[in-house]
Amino acid sequence: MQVYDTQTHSIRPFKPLEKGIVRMYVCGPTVYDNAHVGHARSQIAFDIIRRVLEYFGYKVYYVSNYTDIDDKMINRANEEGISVPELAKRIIRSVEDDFRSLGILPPTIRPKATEHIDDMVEIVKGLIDKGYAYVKESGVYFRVQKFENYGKMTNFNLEESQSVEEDGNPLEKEHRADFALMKKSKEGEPYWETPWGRMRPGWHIECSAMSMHYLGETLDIHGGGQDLAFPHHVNEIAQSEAYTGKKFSNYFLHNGFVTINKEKMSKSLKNFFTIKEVLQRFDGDTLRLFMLQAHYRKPLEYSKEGLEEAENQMKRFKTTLEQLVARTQKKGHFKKSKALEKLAEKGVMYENQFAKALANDFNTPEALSVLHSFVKDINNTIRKETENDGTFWVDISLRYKRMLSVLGLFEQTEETSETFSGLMDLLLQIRQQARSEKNWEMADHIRDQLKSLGIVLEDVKGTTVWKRQ
RNA sequence: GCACAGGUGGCAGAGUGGUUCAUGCAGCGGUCUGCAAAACCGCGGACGGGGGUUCAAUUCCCUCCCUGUGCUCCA
Repeated sequence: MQVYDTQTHSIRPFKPLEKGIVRMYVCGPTVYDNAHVGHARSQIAFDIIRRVLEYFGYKVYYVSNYTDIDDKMINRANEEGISVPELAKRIIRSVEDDFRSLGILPPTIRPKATEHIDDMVEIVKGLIDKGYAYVKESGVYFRVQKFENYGKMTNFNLEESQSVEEDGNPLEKEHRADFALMKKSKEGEPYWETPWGRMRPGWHIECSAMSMHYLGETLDIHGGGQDLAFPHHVNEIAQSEAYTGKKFSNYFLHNGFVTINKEKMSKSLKNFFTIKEVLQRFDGDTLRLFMLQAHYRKPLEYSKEGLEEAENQMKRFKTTLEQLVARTQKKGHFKKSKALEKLAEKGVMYENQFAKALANDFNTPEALSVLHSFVKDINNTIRKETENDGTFWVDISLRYKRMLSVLGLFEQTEETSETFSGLMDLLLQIRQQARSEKNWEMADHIRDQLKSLGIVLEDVKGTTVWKRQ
């Protein structure tokens, strides 16, 4: 397979350091406020990447963090009159609910910055010893000019950059691009005892510490939103490589933004929708499918219309899934069916195309188009074949389900109790009896009543499928 | 200003040096069905402007225009 690497600005073959194993680290959100659709995109993008890697047989160690200490955390906690840990706890619970609704598999580990202060202190010590960092009254800083190729990944130029000059350099930094590894904590702020006094960590050091702690000195994949490339990832590279003398990550993957009216959705522009707001109107699978319609690196324009379209597609996939499941349970003749054999063969071809699309830098739009073609063939066969025994459908059904699961769709099927499905079977039998007697009133009455209970019936070629709305 | 992305049919959005120029939604015309829902079949329609390379460019090169993003906290 091949992936786009921000470090080389090109697509290149993917080779993990250790055969069959992928070590992946993705920067997670700062937990000071509820997650919005932009966060959802990032989480979904890397969830898909993880699933695709697993689909291709890799063992994936996936670490994604929560930033639970920084300026925004402190400010927000002060505003609300609660402690930083209290705020973190509440928001983490909230975003984890969101992520679960979106079908995001839990990473192997979800560490928090505050759990790894010791690791950070270790790294900062090492950087000071090697001359890459210096201590000032206001904190400990990374000496950017000492690190060769600083900012190479994003073509950042130390001299030409137009970064805003700070008034009189109150932080006493040697160079305006130097960044804080540790910040002196002010009165009333959270702090940790360090060799340099009472400090709290700067933003970038946490990811170096956590990724190194769990995944080692060199990662296979480091990911995050495009907005993290500079300065966050550039700084991570600088401090990590200065510390270890080794390559920090062999691949850097960055997902594109969610936009509104072509502009980036962001907290500062106040043009965002929270995941919770979207989930009031659309379900998690719909939002996920909406995200998959665009390639993960490209901008994705958020709109109600786009979500409605995704909802239609979602229903199409779901209807076929339910029809298929109903077929596999059907008892019929064990006659050999040409059409079904052919469909099974095509299924193999479709899955190959599907895999090929995903192997090419996780091209989900193309994978979806293959899936649509498969669905069309399945539906075509369903309307022709009525009497086959369910066993003939098993292979096709399994393949279809496997493809959906690589995309993380329809994994949160509501549990249906034995009693409930037994009752449904009975009800459908009674209705079928009524239909065969041309008692349409009774048949329609059952269908209407079920609909008002949120259960939809569909009669297709002698098989009635029920589903929750 | 510097850097980086991108400009494809009514909309969303892949892809490719050339043959039937994905896929979905919407539109139009059919089919199936007791009805409903779902589904199926068919149709039209596109590659920002200019120049170049080539037998042939939407696809490669140059240039211009436009949009967005980063250079400050941000997924």
